[in-house]
Amino acid sequence: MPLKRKSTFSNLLLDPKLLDATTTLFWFRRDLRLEDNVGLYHALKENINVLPVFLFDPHILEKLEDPADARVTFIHDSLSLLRDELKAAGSSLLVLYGKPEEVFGQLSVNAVYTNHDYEPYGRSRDEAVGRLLKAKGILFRSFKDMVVFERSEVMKGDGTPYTIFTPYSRKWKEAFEHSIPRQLSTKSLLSNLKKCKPLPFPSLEELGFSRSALVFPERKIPASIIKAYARQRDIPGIPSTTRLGVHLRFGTVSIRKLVSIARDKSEVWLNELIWREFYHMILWHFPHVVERAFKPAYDRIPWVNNPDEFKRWCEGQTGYPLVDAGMRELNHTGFMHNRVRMVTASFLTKHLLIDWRWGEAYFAGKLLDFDLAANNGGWQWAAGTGCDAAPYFRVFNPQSQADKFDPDMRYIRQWVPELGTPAYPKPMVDHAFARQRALDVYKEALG
DNA sequence: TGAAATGTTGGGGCG
DNA sequence: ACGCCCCAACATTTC
Repeated sequence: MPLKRKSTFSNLLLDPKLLDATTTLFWFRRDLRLEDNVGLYHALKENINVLPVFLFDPHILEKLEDPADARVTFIHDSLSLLRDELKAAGSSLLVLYGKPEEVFGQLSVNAVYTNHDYEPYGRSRDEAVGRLLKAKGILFRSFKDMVVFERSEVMKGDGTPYTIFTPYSRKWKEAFEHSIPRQLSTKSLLSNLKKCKPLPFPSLEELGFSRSALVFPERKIPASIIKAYARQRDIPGIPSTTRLGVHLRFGTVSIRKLVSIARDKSEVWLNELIWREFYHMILWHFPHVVERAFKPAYDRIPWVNNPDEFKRWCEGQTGYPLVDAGMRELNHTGFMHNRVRMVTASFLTKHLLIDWRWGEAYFAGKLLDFDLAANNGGWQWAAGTGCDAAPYFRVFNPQSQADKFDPDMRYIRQWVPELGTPAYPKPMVDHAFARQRALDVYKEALG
């Protein structure tokens, strides 16, 4: 039973002069920045009186269980910053609370500009809003912004989608060199924003939430980490990854900017950004991956799905230090180092034989940088059920992974300080046994 | 974007 | 000096 979240914030009794037929709205969603924002650029280029708007959507908010939800807090912080920037330009940010199909039904404006959202809910929402606006004679325009190449721009010679990463990435880079996307500066266009006094801005409490205690990663692009990325990215005990995931998730940095830096500074990091587009492309062409394995045969695996074992994994009490360190990092910070995501996912699916969808859902609830396509792709990769996935017989040994990537135990000691004392649990399952069981079960199911 | 099992090689101890 | 064995180190195969 989803809990009904009560918002006391209501600003739908709007000044009619604020929204009229001369006003164009730019609708922010997962693109919470002014610079190099494609939809905003076009809105400003082609219109005067552009008013940016953000809509808190109860369809989404009512499903959230934690009042101190970290992602809502992140959005709220980002909006606050946008509002300040817009105020400095003589304008403001219109923040609304309500169901999109109802809110846009009440507005009478010249046009609504936005950027594409590719997730299933976003797509159906935008179709509905688009239809509704069209019926009212309001222009609705949407742009590619959150990826360099979307679903069908990088395809095989025969016109079908790639399902293997390496050839996809080769073609992606070829296409990129052929036409490097321009970064669009909106600075000189900000005079086309609608002039207005600061508009009401809801507090988290008015939205029915409270502030999360989590610390969010910096928005800054870390040059030294990118420089050492190829060498250090697998070492969770040092700051070896950029932690820009959450900023890509909410569009507080531009993908074109990151890709242009990656191209010059680190091919290995560039590949990670291409993985993101690969999984977006896969999700579009093979939407069944949300519910089922990419490869149907893998839906026959008889998962054990023991709830008590799942709970131990969630809480970081498996008795395998690297697995536990990863889960505790996730629980405490909303982030987990990528190498450790692979190890924890392999442990859940292979050692415990728990359905990858359980792990996927747990990560979805905890990760600040959660992205449906990438999370699903990563889990199917680890479980061996995905396209271009690790073969099923590739079973990580959590101890040798720890020896290899956390040799001085910096990471493990940070998150599992009681290691070596009686307070730390014995391994919940024997590695050799679990490995053989996974091999037997997968082989039987796929045979 | 593994790990374990199995195979091969070569140096050194030793009869 | 030589062959035999052991085994570590590395390579290949298998899951």
